[in-house]
Amino acid sequence: MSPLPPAFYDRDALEVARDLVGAEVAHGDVRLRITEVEAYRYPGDTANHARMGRTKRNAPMWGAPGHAYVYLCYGLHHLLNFVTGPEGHPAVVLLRAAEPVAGLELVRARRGNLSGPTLLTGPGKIGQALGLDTTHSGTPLDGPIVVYPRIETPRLVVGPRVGIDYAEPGDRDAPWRIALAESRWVSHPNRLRADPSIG
DNA sequence: CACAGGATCGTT
DNA sequence: ACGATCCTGTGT
Repeated sequence: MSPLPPAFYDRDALEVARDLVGAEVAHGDVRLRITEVEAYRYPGDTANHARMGRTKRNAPMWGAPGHAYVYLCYGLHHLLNFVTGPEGHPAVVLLRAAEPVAGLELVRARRGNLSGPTLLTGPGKIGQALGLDTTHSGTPLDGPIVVYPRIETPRLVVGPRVGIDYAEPGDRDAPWRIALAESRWVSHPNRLRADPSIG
């Protein structure tokens, strides 16, 4: 199976987000199935890190699609994003939850030998499980971080994004968090509802 | 140089 | 509900 090509990411972040649920991300011996993501769009999204303009930290967001944007959150957690849209368009998809596919022993060692969904339900846990840090920011998604396409189209659930109370109400409430329906490997599952674009 | 504020997590 | 923990961005 070959990695998703840059053209996959060269679309609106919300479309890319929907197509990333069920895909797999790998780094080293660890491979995870993506179960939950969030889209940070542009322009006009007041939750987006790009809202304050280009800085040294968020510069990869302005780069070519199909690259990683990794940043340190609260001084503790490394959050993994994928850059979307054409070059110069700072929109991304944040990975929020996953389930293990390979490298479970290493994941458990990195995550304190936990088991079950608490192992990987949360964006900080993804970065920790994959062994990421800010040196991975700006690297292309054909290595060392690699993303593989999903096989089947899954049922999705949607809801507002998490932890963005600073954003304007319209952006706070936008259902731009996308998750795998009926999966236990999802953060804040009670805040998700059926995907309105189905049926 | 000083300060305030995080796209979180785990415990209380 | 709260503290950890530190980098980033801004202002002086």
